Amino acid sequence: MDQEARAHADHAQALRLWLRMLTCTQLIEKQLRAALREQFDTTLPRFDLMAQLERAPDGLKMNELSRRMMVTGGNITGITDQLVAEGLVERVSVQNDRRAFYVRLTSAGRASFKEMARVHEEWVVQAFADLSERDMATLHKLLGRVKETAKQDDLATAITP
Amino acid sequence: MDQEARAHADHAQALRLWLRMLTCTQLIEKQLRAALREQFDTTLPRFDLMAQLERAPDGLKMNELSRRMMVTGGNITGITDQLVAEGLVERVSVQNDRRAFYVRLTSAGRASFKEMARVHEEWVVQAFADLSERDMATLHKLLGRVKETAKQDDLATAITP
DNA sequence: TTTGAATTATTTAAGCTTAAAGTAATTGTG
DNA sequence: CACAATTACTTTAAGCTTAAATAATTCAAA
Repeated sequence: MDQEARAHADHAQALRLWLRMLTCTQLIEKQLRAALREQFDTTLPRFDLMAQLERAPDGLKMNELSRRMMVTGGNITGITDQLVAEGLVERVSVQNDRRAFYVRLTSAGRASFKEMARVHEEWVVQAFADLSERDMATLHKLLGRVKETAKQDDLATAITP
Repeated sequence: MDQEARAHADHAQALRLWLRMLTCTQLIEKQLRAALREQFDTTLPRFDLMAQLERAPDGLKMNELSRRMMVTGGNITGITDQLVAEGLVERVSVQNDRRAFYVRLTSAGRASFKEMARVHEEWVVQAFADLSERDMATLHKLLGRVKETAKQDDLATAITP
């Protein structure tokens, strides 16, 4: 196989891999969205935001939420507004910085999340049910390398003037 | 380790895996979106639709596009409308079925797509650049199992009355 | 053949997401 | 201190996506 042909084969393999990865994620994400909607009348973004807060008892600043969820700040504002209206989270002012808020779960929010998280976990476990522990470890490790590459590339792109 | 502890460990592993998979996909997808936007002033959905048509010289019916892209029909209508307005695709009526259309690339659309596809391919190859061919094959295989499980689960959900 | 069910595409309303612009507060530097 | 730059959040406009409702057509069974 000459160089050009090998390059072409590599490209095809990477493309196939990417499409499959995308398909997997979309399939699972669709199921999670549908299930959250049907069983709890909520959405994945709302669930994700609450999941972030669950692990931060004192709350997180909105820009920290934005960073962790990899979405823009405006997005966080919108979802937080909804959750505040529903009494599931609250904005708490930050000492010595009147620009910022902590967002944290209310006790109602914590209770609601606990209930959803239990079921959500089952769904995720089912999604990978065909994989052995060893398979999952392999997948996790390989994806770790992909993740690092992607983070690097992000920086490279950001650096470009 | 007792059964409960093992179950808990499994759940944690599946959750970690799912979050990492989601992160990888989102990182790469963000880069593709940004690059398509910057270099070609287009979007990923538009690119994806054209990519489907590229492989179907006679075009595809809208519901077939909907099925392959795993999005709703209304979505296809909207994206197709835009691409038609830009002269990149065209609607062609189907013989003996006045409800349906084939959507197919115009020659301008084909030229435009070819240009984008070349660069898109490079981006995807870069995203997996740290993986050997063997790693990619492993990842592809493992994700294949995940995909099958997810498709099954979809059916199960669909069957529920 | 006629009626009724299924299929195909579109429209509508609502939610998520982004980028960009805007507001207000804080920080850093001369 | 003053003021420029940065930071934190919000607002706005536009695009993607969905679910549900609608309209036209096809198909099939009585």
